[in-house]
Amino acid sequence: MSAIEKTPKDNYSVDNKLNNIKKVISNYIEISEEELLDYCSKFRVKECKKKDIILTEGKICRDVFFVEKGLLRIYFMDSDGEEKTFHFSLENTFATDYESFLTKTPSKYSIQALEDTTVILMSFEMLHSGYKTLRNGEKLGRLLAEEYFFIFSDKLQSIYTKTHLERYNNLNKKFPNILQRVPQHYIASYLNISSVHLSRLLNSK
Amino acid sequence: MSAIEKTPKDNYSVDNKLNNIKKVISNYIEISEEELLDYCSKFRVKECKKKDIILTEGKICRDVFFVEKGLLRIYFMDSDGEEKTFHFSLENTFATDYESFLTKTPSKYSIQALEDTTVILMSFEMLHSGYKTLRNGEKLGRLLAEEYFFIFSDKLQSIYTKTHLERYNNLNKKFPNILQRVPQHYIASYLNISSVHLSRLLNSK
DNA sequence: AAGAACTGATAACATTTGTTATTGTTAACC
DNA sequence: GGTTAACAATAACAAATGTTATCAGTTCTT
Repeated sequence: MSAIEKTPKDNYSVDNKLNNIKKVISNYIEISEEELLDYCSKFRVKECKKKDIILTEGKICRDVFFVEKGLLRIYFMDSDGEEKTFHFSLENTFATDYESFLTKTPSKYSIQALEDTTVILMSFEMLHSGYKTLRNGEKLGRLLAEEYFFIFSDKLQSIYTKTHLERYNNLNKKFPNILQRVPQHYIASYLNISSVHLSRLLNSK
Repeated sequence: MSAIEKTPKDNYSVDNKLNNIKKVISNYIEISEEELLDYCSKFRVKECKKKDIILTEGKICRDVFFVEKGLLRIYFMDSDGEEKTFHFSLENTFATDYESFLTKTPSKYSIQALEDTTVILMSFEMLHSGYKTLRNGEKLGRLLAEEYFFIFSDKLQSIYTKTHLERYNNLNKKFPNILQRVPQHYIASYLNISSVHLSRLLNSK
């Protein structure tokens, strides 16, 4: 709530970028102001320009990314070498290849900034040290994992049960304002249909 | 390895059904014979006839099911009221609506036995007591969660990147012998295509 | 400011996939 | 053993979706 005035002066510019992640973490678990400041001081901050790629398919994903400001796109290649957009990550959400991150195997996904974006990097080591040192560290880890699981679960459910148009219309709920911020062909790719087909669905009748 | 001769006589018939789950657990974590016997003695065993439904959509999923013998089918309804087969669960694997199980919300899935099946029931309370009492309990919980996560992740990845036929051919790897054990229209449903279309894919040229 | 790249709509056509119905076969039931 | 139900293949047709190409408006780059 009132973290800003306690910001150490020698770290001002970085700490200034951590407001949102602090709120999100203290939303997840009960955590003291001190613990929070100490924990978050370890995170690295990365400023990305639009189109920058912060994770490349094939590399091991070393971090969980938190979007402090901006917008990320998680995608991979299909068998024809076409990019498929798998997920979007808005402000105050996490993005990662969780499987690669956990198992230290090559990532299947790439992650790209669709706008100028401020990303907080939470490395495997930092997260796990938090699991130990924070009073509710393990809980934080579990909640992170479960949230990621629910995203996947939801996505699968909707693929099996909803029409393309229903899924399009649900995007506003999942990703507020995404339709204004992202080119339509990325949305089509996310829905796993061609951009031409999406345009037809939206404009016919 | 040599658990059978230690089986208490007053519990023989039940304990006899727990061979596989013991192997799987001791595969996941380091656990002593004593811990294992004690932990597993709490599980309930359920014998299901072919077509029995062991979880009904809308009910809260109270257990993780372990298939000791037989075969389960996890499915749900689409918006047209048609059943969609979401997953199969063979011997030595787990089945549950993990979201319902974790959050105690109504299940989106139903689970049905496709053959006469022996199921081990692991309730929320039993699992969580194991997280505390077993030396490597937390690890067991995490591995269970992660395995479930990987199944979802894989499935999504293949939906986005593979053709129907490729996904069909991969079934042998994911579910050994599934094509011999399950009617083809359930397979089609799993692939999210009509049974007619699958038949065409398999027989044309 | 000019050119290039990006974007979204649209048309024409091809391909994929779904729907319905029919049939022969096998499996389940009484 | 005979009836019914379940299953898979097939055909004919309809609907959904992909592909390619064109065009006009916008945005980006220099």
